[in-house]
Amino acid sequence: MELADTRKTIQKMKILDYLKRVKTHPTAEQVYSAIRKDLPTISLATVYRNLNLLSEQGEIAKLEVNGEFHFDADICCKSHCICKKCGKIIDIYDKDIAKYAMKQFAAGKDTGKFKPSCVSIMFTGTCSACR
Amino acid sequence: MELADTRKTIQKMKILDYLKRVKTHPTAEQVYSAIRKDLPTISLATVYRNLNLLSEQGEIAKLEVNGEFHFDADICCKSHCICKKCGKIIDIYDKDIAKYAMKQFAAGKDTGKFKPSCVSIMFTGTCSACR
DNA sequence: CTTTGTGCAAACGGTTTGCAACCTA
DNA sequence: TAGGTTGCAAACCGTTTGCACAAAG
Repeated sequence: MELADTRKTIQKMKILDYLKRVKTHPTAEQVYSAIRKDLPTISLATVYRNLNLLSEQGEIAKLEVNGEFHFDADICCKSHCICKKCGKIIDIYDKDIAKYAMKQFAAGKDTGKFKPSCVSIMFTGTCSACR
Repeated sequence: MELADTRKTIQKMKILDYLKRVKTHPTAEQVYSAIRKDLPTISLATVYRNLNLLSEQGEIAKLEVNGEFHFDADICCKSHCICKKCGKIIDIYDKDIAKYAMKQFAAGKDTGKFKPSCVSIMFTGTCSACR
């Protein structure tokens, strides 16, 4: 009763598929308009429900940027850069930063207060196009 | 004409004052209901406007957690832990993590793509009270 | 006296939810 | 066939905005 069985619907598959194919970090709205070309009857609510489901299950990552959520099927240990001008999100494939952060946390004096399961590293600044 | 002179209003002072006194990371709504006791006629819109102003001026920090913004007058170089159960935000006073992240970024191959001005490190997990 | 800031209320926009029909297992 | 899932539309809720008035410099 605790963990509900989750079904493989066309909608869910297409959403996950799309996210895996794309290299950006789309919002629900963006996923919706992309999926719509394949599946014109899909609703935005379904997109939201599946994105939330998938992120709860750890299949995808959910990033919070400028008041909206972005989704990413690439859940490997990476960092993100957010351009404060245009809002673009750029991936940084450096696992060492997250690794160092976790190690440093474990070495600190706050170990009792909190048990981290993951770290998110976000750089804020300006992308080359906006400079 | 570029930078408008920003005036010292009672509302702004009280908001900044409150944020400096408190050790939590209140939302606009929370700041509003706290300030209201001192200044019963203040409006929520004014709280929002001042919080945004102050954060644009770099006086306070703005964190995005679970679909809402939290504010913090302590803008020193620290990290945050977010409890995924209760949403509590805990400070980690370790400057080395951010320092390492910046150094690592500068050493990487993405230096041309992006110019970071700051990093935000957020640990996600469970706080001791929720465990 | 000029110009920014305030309070109010309405608008906004991303996200969630209730419900009946639908489809997966 | 049972119960998760969908589509639709309405509700939600944190945040922003337009406007007339108040207050800072």
